[in-house]
Amino acid sequence: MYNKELIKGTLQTIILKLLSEKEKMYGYEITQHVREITEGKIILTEGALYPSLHKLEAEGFLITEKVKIGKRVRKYYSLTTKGSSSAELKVNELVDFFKTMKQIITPKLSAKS
Amino acid sequence: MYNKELIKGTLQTIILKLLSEKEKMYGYEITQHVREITEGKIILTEGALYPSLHKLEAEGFLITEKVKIGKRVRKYYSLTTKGSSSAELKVNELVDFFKTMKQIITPKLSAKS
DNA sequence: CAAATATACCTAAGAAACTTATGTATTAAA
DNA sequence: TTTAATACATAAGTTTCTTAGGTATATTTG
Repeated sequence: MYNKELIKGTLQTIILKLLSEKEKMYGYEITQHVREITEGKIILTEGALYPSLHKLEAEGFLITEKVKIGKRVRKYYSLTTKGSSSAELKVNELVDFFKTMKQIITPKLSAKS
Repeated sequence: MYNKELIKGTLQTIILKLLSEKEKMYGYEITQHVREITEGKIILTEGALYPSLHKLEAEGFLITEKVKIGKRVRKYYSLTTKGSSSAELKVNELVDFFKTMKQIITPKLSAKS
């Protein structure tokens, strides 16, 4: 697992991006999905995920739909139009940030007169 | 400028990496250097930088050396052995984190049966 | 030469986004 | 039947920033 600080600020982007690919997902599913595709390198804690989902919903990026599975209620999230635009923006921003950071952390080939 | 949250958790890595390349630097110099190589995309605020430098020093990653420039005292920071190892570790961790994040945020080419 | 800007250090209050811990409840596996 | 997995949620505490100040010297510019 990575330095916990690194994940900060990327959680919303992760959520929005996953939902832009999968139509609708519920919280627990998101944690499992991320765990799988990152081979356990990124584990989303529920204490971080749920408040983040609620916030995105409150801000109009997500809408919810409750589905009864037996006696349990599962809460599916999906993107609004606003959420869809935001997903794209945030992913682009993140990719660009990574590029910029690499300018700092990877050795430069440039001239050293 | 990027979402301020993104920078979080990367500041220590930036500091350590720069010092692993430049032998010694002072705080203000670090802010200017980062501003230049990122073309203004990343601006380190002094309110974040100085406490971070102090912390790294307190933890034994950096040592300081005061140099008088006219009537002003400039405080140069350089890596300890511990700081040097840490620089490498943290950079590797960050690069690896970026790779893992890209698995999430970039479209996969993988089979969709 | 006076005023503004740049250089150079610093700290403190507050905000944001986490972690850790806890709670509830159903369902499946051992 | 007990444990683990599924599935939701909140709350206190921590960390790391941002924002906003403060001090002082040096340089540029009108």
